[in-house]
Amino acid sequence: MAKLSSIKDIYQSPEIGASYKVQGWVRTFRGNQFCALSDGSTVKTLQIVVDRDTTDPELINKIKTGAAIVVTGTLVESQGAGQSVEIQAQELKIVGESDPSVYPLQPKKHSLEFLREIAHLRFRTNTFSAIFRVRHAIAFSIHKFFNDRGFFYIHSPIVTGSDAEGAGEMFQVTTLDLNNPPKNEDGSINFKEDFFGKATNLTVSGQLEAELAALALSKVYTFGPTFRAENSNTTRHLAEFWMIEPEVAFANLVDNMDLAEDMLKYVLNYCMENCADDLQFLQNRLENEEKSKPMAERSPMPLIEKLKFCADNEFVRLTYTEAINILKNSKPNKKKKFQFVIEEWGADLQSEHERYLVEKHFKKPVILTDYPKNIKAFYMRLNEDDNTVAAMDILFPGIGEIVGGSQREERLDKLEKRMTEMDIPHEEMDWFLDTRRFGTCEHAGFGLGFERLVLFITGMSNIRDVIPFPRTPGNAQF
RNA sequence: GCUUCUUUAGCUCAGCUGGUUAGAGCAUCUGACUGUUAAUCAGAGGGUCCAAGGUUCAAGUCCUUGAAGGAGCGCCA
Repeated sequence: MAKLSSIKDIYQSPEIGASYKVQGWVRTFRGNQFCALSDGSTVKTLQIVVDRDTTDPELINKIKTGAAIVVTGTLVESQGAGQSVEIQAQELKIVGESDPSVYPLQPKKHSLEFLREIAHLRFRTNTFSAIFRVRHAIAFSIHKFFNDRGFFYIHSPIVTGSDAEGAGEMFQVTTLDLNNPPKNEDGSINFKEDFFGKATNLTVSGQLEAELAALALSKVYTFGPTFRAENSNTTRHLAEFWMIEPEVAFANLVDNMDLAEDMLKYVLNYCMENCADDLQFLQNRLENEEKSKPMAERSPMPLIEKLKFCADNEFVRLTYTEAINILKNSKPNKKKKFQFVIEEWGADLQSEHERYLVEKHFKKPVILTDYPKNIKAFYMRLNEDDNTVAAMDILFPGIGEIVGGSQREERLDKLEKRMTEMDIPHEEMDWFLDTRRFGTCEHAGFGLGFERLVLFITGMSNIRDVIPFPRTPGNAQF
């Protein structure tokens, strides 16, 4: 009796001579005899050998790229050089035909831009199936990391009534008739008649809600979609992206950095152990792609070596002030090669400065801390100098900012003073301030952009290629 | 939002200083071959040159506007 097996299982423990049933999609069919079958369980394909003499020619004629088939046959050692084992087909059924003259995926290389336009089919390519298997492994390992350390997964709301988070432009959520909205006497829209009885938006961050939970459950994290209506057109921004936001009570900035560094290294190690085939495939893809680029633009080390390097080395930790001094004395700054020359303390760092620190100066991941309070959010804890806040950003080579976090301001008076200075309405945030009124304590957390981590680990260069259906300005296809 | 580049066959691209009938590779189809690995060989089909307007005897080629896409910057994760 043939047992139904995934291609991954067959390669993991092949039983030569045993009868197998496999199902998947045809990648290529060579010489009317050799079918490369993929079922998505692994980046590898399984070779199905069809007997030309005993198989109905009409059936053979339907074995085309993209067709879904079910095959029963015997696993044998392959006579060919390209694979160790193969299935000698005894029974082959076409489940879903595919007409190659109109099927968009041809047995040839396609550009990532073209595949982005047919995102509903790009799962069927080696590259994208590898990316999404790795994406899954990253998500799973993040949950495992936190679970193993006693964190609780908090589901923060996606529709929010709070508009004071200040993390970015928000998408409004409404059921009002946009052509004829109810008005107040002064002509403004009357949101009391809206679904929730007030104006609501899609969340830009689950952090404030995570803080509420942390001040009771001690160690929590969120992992959910977030939405920013910013008109950002770059290779590392999405309007809809997934964010991981741990929050820990009785923790300071150093605890926070340790947690973030441990988590990133854990995920890197998990992927190297569990996605070796996919990472190897993605590494080869990257190498091929970079062959046509000048040496200076190529990756300094192969993908897997880069991941190992980041997992094995301490991240560099330095303060904003130290970073400014390094940048001020750097060659590109003195020679005015930077588009924005660093003149004095207090300037916001541009991506060219972050790239210089990470890729040229230290050549490893960098954690920058203690930024000027004026360029950071209201909830970050004010340092003793009254001038900087206990913030930290983790910068990765090729990606830039991957983590942004801070120790939170737990002192009610100092928090309210900051909110006043930054024009944040206190009434709106009363629920948040309650945590500081009752049983406040030191706490800290950070936000990790999930897709940026997937970008880094897969070696891809456009964030639109590491999420199944990217949402960007002017584009919400599928 | 700003800067810049691209748009020609299903895909990736070439097309010179504006000049006769629009080019290649791959893919597709037909045939041959058959233990292939980007299979091979022979042949065939396939074009609103992104759109609109303009300059010109003549526009794929030059100009204007628009659309779509890429890259960089800003905002950030």
